[in-house]
Amino acid sequence: MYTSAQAHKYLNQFSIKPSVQRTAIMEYLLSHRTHPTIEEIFLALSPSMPTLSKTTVYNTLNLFLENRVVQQLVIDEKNARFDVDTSSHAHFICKSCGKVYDIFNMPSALFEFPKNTGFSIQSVEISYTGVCEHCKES
Amino acid sequence: MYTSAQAHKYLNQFSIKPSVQRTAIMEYLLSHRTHPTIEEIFLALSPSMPTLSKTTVYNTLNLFLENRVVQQLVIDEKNARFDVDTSSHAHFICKSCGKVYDIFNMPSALFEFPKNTGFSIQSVEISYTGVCEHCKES
DNA sequence: AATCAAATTTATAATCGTTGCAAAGATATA
DNA sequence: TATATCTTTGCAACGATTATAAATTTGATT
Repeated sequence: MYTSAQAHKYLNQFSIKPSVQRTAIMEYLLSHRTHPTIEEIFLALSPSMPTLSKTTVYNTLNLFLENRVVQQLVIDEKNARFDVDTSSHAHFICKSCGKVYDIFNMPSALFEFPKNTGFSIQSVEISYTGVCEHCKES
Repeated sequence: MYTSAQAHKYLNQFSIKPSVQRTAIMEYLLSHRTHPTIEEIFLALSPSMPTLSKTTVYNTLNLFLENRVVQQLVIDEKNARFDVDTSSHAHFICKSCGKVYDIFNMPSALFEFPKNTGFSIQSVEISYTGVCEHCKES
């Protein structure tokens, strides 16, 4: 779990002015590495921040994206998902419950960009789909 | 380019009743391997099939998905994209023009599923993002 | 502390891709 | 031809996201 002071510092590193809302959202992202959707972030913070607007959550995440504070995952057809961990790792989405899991410890070769494609490649995303352990049982 | 007779045969292989609309859509997909969106398919077929409904295109693509005739790409945040080539290959999306390109000839190891994850993995998607040659120039 | 400009947040409306639904049309079988 | 089933169609509804403009907060200046 992260404190709001830590979130504050984190934003400073990216030269983002740490408003109350931005700091709360940053703290949430640092503390909940579940690749949350906008809706999930909004619902989690609303109780303790009743005036928070969903538009602010959208605006803030777009600001974070522009400044490379977070990474947007394009693994879920329904919603945008966000990840504070911008290092090379893969993801798995469960078709049954919709949860997105990290898969670490993949060979680093997987994340290298192919050569001589003619494209200027800037990022890779490796996404697995299937059923998670919990959903398999039920 | 494929003929409607070939599209007809193709659908038969998947035990899908080849209506006029389904055959036309199948023929389009076989002939245009550009990972088209629903909109693109609809706009392409509309002129020669004025009664075609966009809902039919949606219904048909969902039918094709259920029967594994096509693969849905989750590389484009904006629209669903479809690929008749269901073999293992990677994709590249240009942030500038939005076009989705195939990247073939990737080492097959890239498409192997990681072991001991606890998940029942059923598919992988490898997506690169950047700028294509054509957009780099302009 | 009061003022003022700029930045940020907010609520609401608008947009757009997708799905739900019920009616109309087509197809196949008896 | 009659009937049941499948397919297509048009329109309404939905949900995620963005646009917009007003309200609020912040920070600097006096």
